[in-house]
Amino acid sequence: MNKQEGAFTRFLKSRGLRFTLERRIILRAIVSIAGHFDVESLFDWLKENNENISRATIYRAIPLFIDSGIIKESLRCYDRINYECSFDNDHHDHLICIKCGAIIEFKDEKIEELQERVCKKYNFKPKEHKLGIRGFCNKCQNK
Amino acid sequence: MNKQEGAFTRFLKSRGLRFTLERRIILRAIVSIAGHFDVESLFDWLKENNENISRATIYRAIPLFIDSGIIKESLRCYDRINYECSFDNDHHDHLICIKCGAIIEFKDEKIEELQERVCKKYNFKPKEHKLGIRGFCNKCQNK
DNA sequence: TTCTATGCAAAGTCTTTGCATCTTA
DNA sequence: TAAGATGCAAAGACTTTGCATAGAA
Repeated sequence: MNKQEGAFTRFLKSRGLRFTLERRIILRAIVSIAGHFDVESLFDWLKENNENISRATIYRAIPLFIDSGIIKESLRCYDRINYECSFDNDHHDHLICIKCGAIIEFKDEKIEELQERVCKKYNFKPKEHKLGIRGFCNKCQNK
Repeated sequence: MNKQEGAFTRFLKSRGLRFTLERRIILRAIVSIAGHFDVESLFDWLKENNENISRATIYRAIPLFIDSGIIKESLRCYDRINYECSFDNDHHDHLICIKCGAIIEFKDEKIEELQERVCKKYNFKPKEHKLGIRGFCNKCQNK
């Protein structure tokens, strides 16, 4: 059992929930994908791997993965809600290419620091933040 | 005819589209609301003001207001797509209260500058960006 | 054995679209 | 008058939920 599974098991136990086969498969899929995904792409990935888990089960599992800290909601790039693995994954922000959909992750300590300063100024207690910059990536601006 | 209506008229003319009564009413509603809104709240606002314009018309008008620069898509706070007036409105970012839904707008030149630097580093050509910080506002953290 | 989880299908939201009718330019 | 716009209702996309059955602890 790897790190994520251990954490998830503990989380489920603390709530009296069960670590079912489906949840294990979904969790492994998320770890394998190791990037951004939405419900549909996760469903497709599973199907391609001959795991026919229903969308309902995925929709019901997502909040558990979020509450347990395995994944978190990512910046909404287009229309669907996007998630990303947050395990072993520092906070970061995104550059999103409008043309090819590429997502470049970056982290800038200075920006984070300035955000904290803004919060202090408004006596606002931050819980999370999202910064997304949309535009054209290196490749796409030369086409 | 005010500033927004003039701009919108020119935009419509450039595309061979028409400035109908409904579009005028919706535009005035947007200017009156002068803040964040989504399709449903706009629809409700209109109904309260005895303007029974169909949702379909609103949905069809939104892209026109965006393309003409009257409004822009704002940060998605919860589930629905949010818009805000962008006329006479500098770019700004948001503090969003998880509890009461309050939106505090702020602008930090230094953050904007650092974002540009990040883009340069990745040879990314930015078109727009969104920064939203979610947490608890002054009032709500003391409850 | 008990209580949670799953899959299916139905129902809910939000959004888009076809079509007949109306309106703008 | 011609081409676009509107309202309605139907259709679509995404998500949630009720229920009977299956499965974890």
